[in-house]
Amino acid sequence: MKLSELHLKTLREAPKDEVSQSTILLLRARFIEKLGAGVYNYLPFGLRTLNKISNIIREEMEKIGAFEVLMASLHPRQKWEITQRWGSFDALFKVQSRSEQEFALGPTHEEIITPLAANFISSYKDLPLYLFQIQTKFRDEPRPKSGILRGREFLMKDLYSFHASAEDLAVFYEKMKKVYVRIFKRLGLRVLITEGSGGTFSAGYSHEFQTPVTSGEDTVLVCPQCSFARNQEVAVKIVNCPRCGAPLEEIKCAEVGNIFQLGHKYSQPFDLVFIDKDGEKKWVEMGCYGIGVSRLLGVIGEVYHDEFGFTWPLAVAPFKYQLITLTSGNPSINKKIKKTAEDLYRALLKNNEEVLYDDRDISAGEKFKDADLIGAPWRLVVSEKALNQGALELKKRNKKTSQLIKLKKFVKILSSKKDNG
RNA sequence: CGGGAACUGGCCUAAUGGUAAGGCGUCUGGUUUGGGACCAGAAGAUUGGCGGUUCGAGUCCGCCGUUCCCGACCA
Repeated sequence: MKLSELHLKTLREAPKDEVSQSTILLLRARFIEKLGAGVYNYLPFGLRTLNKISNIIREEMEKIGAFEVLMASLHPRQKWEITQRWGSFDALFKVQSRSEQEFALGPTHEEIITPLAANFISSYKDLPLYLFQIQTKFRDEPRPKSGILRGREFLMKDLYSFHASAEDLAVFYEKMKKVYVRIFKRLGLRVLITEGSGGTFSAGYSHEFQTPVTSGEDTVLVCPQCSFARNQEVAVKIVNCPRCGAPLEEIKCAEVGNIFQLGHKYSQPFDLVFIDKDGEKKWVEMGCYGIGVSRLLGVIGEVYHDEFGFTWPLAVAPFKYQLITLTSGNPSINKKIKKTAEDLYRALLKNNEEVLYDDRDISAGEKFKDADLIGAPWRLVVSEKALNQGALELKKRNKKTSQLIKLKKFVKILSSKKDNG
């Protein structure tokens, strides 16, 4: 992509009223735009990053044999009456059609996936079944917070699992814990696994995945000795680790994922049953597994930034390279610089590299500031200085110093695919 | 939902109750090119909305809206 073709100017100043560092930078770098409290538009760079996150999650879901679906956002009232949550789910957005038919804007999808799964399931031979989606959820939060971290409309991955037995559910549940740890690791995040409260949501057992960030809204009690961690919400007045006795530490965290064993909570009201080996009719055992995708954009930004902008890990960066030209006063040198950059840009594209080419006719300082703000892991500079040595300047976003590399060598490395960042 | 604060061109700010100012950005032209450069010119605001007090309201009062923060709440 060429920056000259995207007429989105970055902001020099933080919008007032915004306190979340990641949200300030996301707004300044024009990754997102605010529409209202907890409601955001995703602009090209933000969407690219969001898609990187989604794709990592999608890959891991498909690896365990889950199939992707996309369910409706308009949920007929009647479905929510079946579980009696039409009246009890406080954050439910309700809308009416012109003929006064009532709908909920989906905040979660048990009411939809459970009857849907009945299309697939009638025998133990049809189990287990894993379905997931990555979709916009709507929740009428009493207080949207910290920009993108708690919104009223947000992107979420939700996986639902269906099992013939509680034992099978438990095994899969443990497997999902490991899958989640792997996903967050790939995203560059440290997570603590805590026992969750479950809320009004599930009858059973649940765990939360918490990433330590100072702006987080949860407080997690962590044992510095063993791996024990528990959300303060459900750990009233615990001071010492119940496992090893060491004094617990309080850490501010953002919840990035959670998993639940639902058991029969939804299969029962929707009469989701199967015939087991013994010929008996049984309730399907269900689990659900969520990851806040758009929240992750904020949390990763919260972890990976400095005073100038983002320092995205390569796995989620909107671009791997930001290519900059520094033109000079001399027209003939200028021409050469532009041609070199243009050739380099094409070589990068040819090798399927993700590159943002800043070909705008603006001052050097402005290009550097924008590159730091947007936060591609590598900055490439084509300048008179480097060109005199037949070289290109290479700088890592999170390093202070840059290095020169011969242009030919760089292109060679590119095409031999030996470069892994 | 309880408490607190705020709302002035696209963004950030200023204006003892006296008729909206500046910076950034944008547009034009020039100049410049290693960290948001410089010069000249231009466009852009019925100060969130409605009502009130006043000779006169961005400023004071009331109601409403929106946003932020603390709390309650929260797959």
